[in-house]
Amino acid sequence: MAQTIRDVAREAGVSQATAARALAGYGYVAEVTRRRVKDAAVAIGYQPNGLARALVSGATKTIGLVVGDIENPFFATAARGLADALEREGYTLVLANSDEELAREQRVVQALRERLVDGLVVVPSSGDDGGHLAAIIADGRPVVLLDRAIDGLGADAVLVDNESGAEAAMHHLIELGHRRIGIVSDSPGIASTAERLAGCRVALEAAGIAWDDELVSIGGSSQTDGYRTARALLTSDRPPSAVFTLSNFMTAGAIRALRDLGLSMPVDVALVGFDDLDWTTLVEPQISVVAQPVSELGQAVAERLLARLGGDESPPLQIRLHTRLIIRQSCGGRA
Amino acid sequence: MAQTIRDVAREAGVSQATAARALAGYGYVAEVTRRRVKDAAVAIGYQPNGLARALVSGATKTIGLVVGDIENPFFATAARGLADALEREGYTLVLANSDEELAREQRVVQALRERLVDGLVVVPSSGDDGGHLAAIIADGRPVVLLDRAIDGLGADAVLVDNESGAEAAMHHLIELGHRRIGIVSDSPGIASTAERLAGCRVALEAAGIAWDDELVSIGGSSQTDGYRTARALLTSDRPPSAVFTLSNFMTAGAIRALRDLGLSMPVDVALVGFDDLDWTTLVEPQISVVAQPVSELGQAVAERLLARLGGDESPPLQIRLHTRLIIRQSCGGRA
DNA sequence: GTCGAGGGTGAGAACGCTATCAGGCGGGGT
DNA sequence: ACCCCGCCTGATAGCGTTCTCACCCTCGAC
Repeated sequence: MAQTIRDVAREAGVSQATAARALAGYGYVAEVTRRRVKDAAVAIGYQPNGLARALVSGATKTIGLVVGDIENPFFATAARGLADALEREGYTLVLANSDEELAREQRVVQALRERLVDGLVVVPSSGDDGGHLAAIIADGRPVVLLDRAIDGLGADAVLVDNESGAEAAMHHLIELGHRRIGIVSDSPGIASTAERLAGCRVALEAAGIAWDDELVSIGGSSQTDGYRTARALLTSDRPPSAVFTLSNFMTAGAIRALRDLGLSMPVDVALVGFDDLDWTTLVEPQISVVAQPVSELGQAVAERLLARLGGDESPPLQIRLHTRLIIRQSCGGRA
Repeated sequence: MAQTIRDVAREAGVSQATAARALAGYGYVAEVTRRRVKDAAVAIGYQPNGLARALVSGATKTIGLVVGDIENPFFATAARGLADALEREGYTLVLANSDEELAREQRVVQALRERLVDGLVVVPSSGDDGGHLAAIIADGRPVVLLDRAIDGLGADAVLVDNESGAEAAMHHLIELGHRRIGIVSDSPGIASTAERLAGCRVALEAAGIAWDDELVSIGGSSQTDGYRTARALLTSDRPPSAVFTLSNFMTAGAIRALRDLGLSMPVDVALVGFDDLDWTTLVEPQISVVAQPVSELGQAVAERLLARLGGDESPPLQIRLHTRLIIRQSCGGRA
């Protein structure tokens, strides 16, 4: 079916070794021979077998990417930034979804490991490793964490300043006079979420407002979860006057809850969300958000990974990119 | 670094061949020996080398996916449906973006080809092949087209009924009394777009309304293009009373154009869009759309691909999934 | 005229696996 | 006593590359 280097050699009337040299461009090959081999290769439609090459060279030029769900625009955008930067260096992305479940994450990481990816980018679903990532590192292959850190794992991590981002959002709402601010969160088992919650705490403390567990509703990662928890918050005995949602799905869920309850932004309830998506400026009123440099996140990950693949042996690095609070109409502040 | 089957064999005190049999489970191996080998494998942390396995077995258990841009929710959702169905059979997705450029598509297809993917799923950026896909097929590897067909290429294609979907949308607007309906389209070089335009034509002809080129604005695939062309349409001398947008990015662009021009739906302009996304029910008014079974599209592609990989030699199949017109508030019809 | 240097080439090992083949060993049938 | 067969094992041949090594040939230097 597919032609091998031997077929090229036969066609060109040289040995396999010479054909290989001519094609790969190492060692001595007479100029005439080189031409003859290259012509022969084109003539019979020779395609190098990347598998065989990878087996002997030890590099597949392939990077694994494990995200919760590629349908999440946050992951999709980061993936795109990553893919573009890696492609420039000849690497290809192998994609896997973890569904934010540790067991599934372990399975797909194992699959990627057997496929001998040169490196791995993971958005870890859990703050503690479970050893599957440590195993990859032990193989000597670089792992870079995206968006969420894992303590104690000797891996680079590229994150955003979740804490100060959340703090800024809460601070803004407090400055607007809100004292009872509802927080719609997904699981604090997700490292970035935990950091955002910590940022909320800092802002409240700074303003001398006591932390109130009743104002914090925690659920799963889906939009439905966001809807349910936001609705519970807003229909409680003493509902908040403002809501801060900690992820894009939470934000969408909260908006639906507000609409179903006949509450309007920002007069009835002020809203700020974490993560900026395209639709936040399509809805009315436009949503104030803590924007993350998502594509840059992917690029920075690629940069770290390429550095490691290039032999960088420095101690694990933790990079924090900056978030930016964007005031629109949903919170009642002025832009 | 990584352990080989020989290391396992040495540890278990057997030959490499026996260790291989015990691990892979073929041929005769005494039960005691099998146990000893498996224990040894666990003890030294043996991981099979998928590369070597693929080289000899001729199957990488890997499927290439080429989309325009994984950031497009349509592609992301289809990719997810595809990935899930393939993963169940032990396949992994290798992802590449074409940016809707033929040259780039050819490059990434070439890269995937060298990586010896067992099969390829492509959303072709152009209606005529250019030979790069034909080459894969000539290799004997199955190619399945997603969302867009290519005539004359011997490949399965899983599509939606673009023509009747668009026809239904136009028909609905016509029934609501609209005679001047603007069409915001991306390039008709994209096969699905061409089909949608054809559907528009059919509906207009059926209603005895003449096709008017001035009401059809064609641009690139991005949201910005959609904004620009929609705006041009709406600010013309004789603007349309209704607009049909042929893709999700066009829809978003048109909504922004309407807002910037101070026009409201559905009173000033009625709107129907092709492709349903999450945010279409977040905006006010909610957008009427031709919904596509996106995830099912990915699943159907996986099914075809697996059938081909399983040896199905039947002539190329073209599968059409059904779209569904969802009436919401943006077009002024009643749901 | 001989020798060395260097351009050019082919043979062949290695990567880690799958899979076939030849053979050893013990036991049951004749 | 012999043979055959069934169970088990080790040796070995690839898969298609990369790359080293040994060799040959030619030419210039002594």
